[in-house]
Amino acid sequence: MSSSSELIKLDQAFYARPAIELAQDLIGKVIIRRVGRTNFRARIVETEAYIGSHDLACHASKGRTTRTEVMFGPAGHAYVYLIYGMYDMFNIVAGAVDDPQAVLIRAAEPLDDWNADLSGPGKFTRALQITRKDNGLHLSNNKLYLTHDPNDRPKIAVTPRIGIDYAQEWKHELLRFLEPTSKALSTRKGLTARSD
DNA sequence: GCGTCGATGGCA
DNA sequence: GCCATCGACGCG
Repeated sequence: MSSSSELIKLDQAFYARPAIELAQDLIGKVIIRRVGRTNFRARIVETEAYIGSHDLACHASKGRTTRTEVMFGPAGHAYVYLIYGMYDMFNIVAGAVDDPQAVLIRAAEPLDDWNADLSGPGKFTRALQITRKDNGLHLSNNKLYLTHDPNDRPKIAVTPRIGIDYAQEWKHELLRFLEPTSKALSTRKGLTARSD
């Protein structure tokens, strides 16, 4: 007799919403990555919302290019790009067609006795072997998808986004969401001391 | 524990 | 010349 909860695959309706909503609701969700015959599972604890062309931190604010094309399409696809010449960043497209929004996954906790450091967007993709080859993949496929545990109701805190000091007034917007009690956060920057 | 810095490659 | 980063190093 197991007490483990049934995990329900997230559907299109879950993704096709404003990034600011999706980013919060992704906290506590479980991502499943199949590599070979093995499934790796991780619980998301930190995200950031990039909310459209008017958001100066959003890549789509520079216009529609080859790189940002997937963000202009339907929600639920992976937007994966290279940063600093060596790290792939994993995002989930949100919003509607022609309204480019996305949520960056910044940190997660490994499940199932899998020992891995997923405490940062680059570490997360490295450990889960997510690369630009996965760009455009829809998260309904069996190599990469998300599930929902209805019993998992995390507390959520908010801070400004990390690493976007160039984005003028947008750098102050509270668009980073995280579970403050998690030990797998990328950084505690923006949280007040003793916030848990 | 925190500041600083170099690595490294695709893109405008 | 930027970067939605990371890890190594130097502090004291």
